[in-house]
Amino acid sequence: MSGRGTNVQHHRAAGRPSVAVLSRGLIFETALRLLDERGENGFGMREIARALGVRPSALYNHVRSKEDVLDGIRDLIVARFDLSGFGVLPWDEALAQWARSYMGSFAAHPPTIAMLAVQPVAQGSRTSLMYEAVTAGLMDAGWPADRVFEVIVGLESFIIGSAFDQAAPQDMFDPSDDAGLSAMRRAYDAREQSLEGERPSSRAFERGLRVMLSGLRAELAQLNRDTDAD
Amino acid sequence: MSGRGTNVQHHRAAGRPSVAVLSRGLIFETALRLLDERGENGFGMREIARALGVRPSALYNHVRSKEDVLDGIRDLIVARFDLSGFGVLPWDEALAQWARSYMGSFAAHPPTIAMLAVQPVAQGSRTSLMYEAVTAGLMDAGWPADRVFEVIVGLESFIIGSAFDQAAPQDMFDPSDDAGLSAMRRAYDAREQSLEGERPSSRAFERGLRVMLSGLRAELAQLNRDTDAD
DNA sequence: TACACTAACGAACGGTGTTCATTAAAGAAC
DNA sequence: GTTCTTTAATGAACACCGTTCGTTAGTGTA
Repeated sequence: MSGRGTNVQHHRAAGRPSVAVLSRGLIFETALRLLDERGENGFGMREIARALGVRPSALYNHVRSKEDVLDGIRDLIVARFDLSGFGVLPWDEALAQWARSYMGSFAAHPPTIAMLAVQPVAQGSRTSLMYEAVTAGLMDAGWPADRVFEVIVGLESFIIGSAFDQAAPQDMFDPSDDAGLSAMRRAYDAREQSLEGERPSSRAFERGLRVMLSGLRAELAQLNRDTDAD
Repeated sequence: MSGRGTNVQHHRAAGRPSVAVLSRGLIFETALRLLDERGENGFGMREIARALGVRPSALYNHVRSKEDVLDGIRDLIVARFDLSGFGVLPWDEALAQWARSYMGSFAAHPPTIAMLAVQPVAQGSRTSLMYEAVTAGLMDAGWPADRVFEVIVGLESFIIGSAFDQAAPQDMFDPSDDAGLSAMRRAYDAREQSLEGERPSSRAFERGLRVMLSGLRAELAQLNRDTDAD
């Protein structure tokens, strides 16, 4: 009945508890679980506290703000990104591995995408270390410093957009009852049908990723040719 | 003293005013102006009402909710998208025109990007008509129905990401004081320097756009070849 | 044993979007 | 021209949110 930690039902008196009931990690994991289960609405400090059997104000002994919680959630997700290719595989394969794991990790937690795409990256977070690793990987592979940023941002934009699409295409634009939207209606249905159970937009993602990578390969080759010519 | 509409300072009695002081259009325009001036914070129903010389509850005679206001703002911005190329120019040039105007319209109103990228598109809005036009344009040019959606989503993802980047790169990830981020620091500085007053990331946008379009041209050519072979 | 520190509770605070009763003008019906 | 419905303003709430603060109690150190 008791000791599960997550669901102490009856009253706890004020004052420090004998056994620790909260930690940053526990708060982050609970928050992520709630976000997945209930979506962006119904996810707040009071809900997190309730799920942990605690009063809302208790959270603030471990966490500075809700934004801090969001940062913690992001780090949980970013921890699953695959950086192992950089320095080992060719840069384009490493980048593809990173992009796929990026996409997959966010797609596994749909409601986080919208929230995290908007939020600036916290300093000192695991997330900023991830960016550092990718940046360094590309520069070691010969990409000029003044282009690396744009390469990452461009690719990332595409990834986030795809994750958005994968998470909630029917919500984002559903031509359901709207009059005068025949082309969209047809395109929407045709796509729905041609997917046939395939994870939606993973196909579009693979195609787009290949297009972007081949473009980048061509650009780097061109840059190297220009450099050799000097 | 009176009748200016936008800034009636002193008390107005309850009851319907002799001259109309509010309309949906006026509310949307005011809201967009406030969003541009003060950013996402300091933009709320109370602020909009104050700017219009009106009590907050008065807005709800013209507008269903804050979300409704957001939808109105989106339509204001989307109205500036350039759809003129579809049916006139080759599909790829029409698409490029659309993409550039899309990017430019949002970049002109930075705080809107984050808010609108997240919000689903309202039914019956000018925005959904815009999507209809693009969809029809691509299908008329020979794109198969089951691919159009993914083409648009992929390109749009890239556009929104670029607009994000253009709006607030220094906020999104600033490697300022963080230790152990040498590669990012170098890339960040090199890019900053090489821009030299150029509108940030418009260069990255042009490059990325060209990459995606050439990829799409190749794909459509391949699709046509497959069809001819049958 | 004394004292600082940590971490819970519980009651607030200021802010938000929104609703509702009230009031008064506009416009339609007879 | 009077009456009635509709429209659109005010102003006072409501529920909810993230957050702060005073209080209480257990932990670890001098």
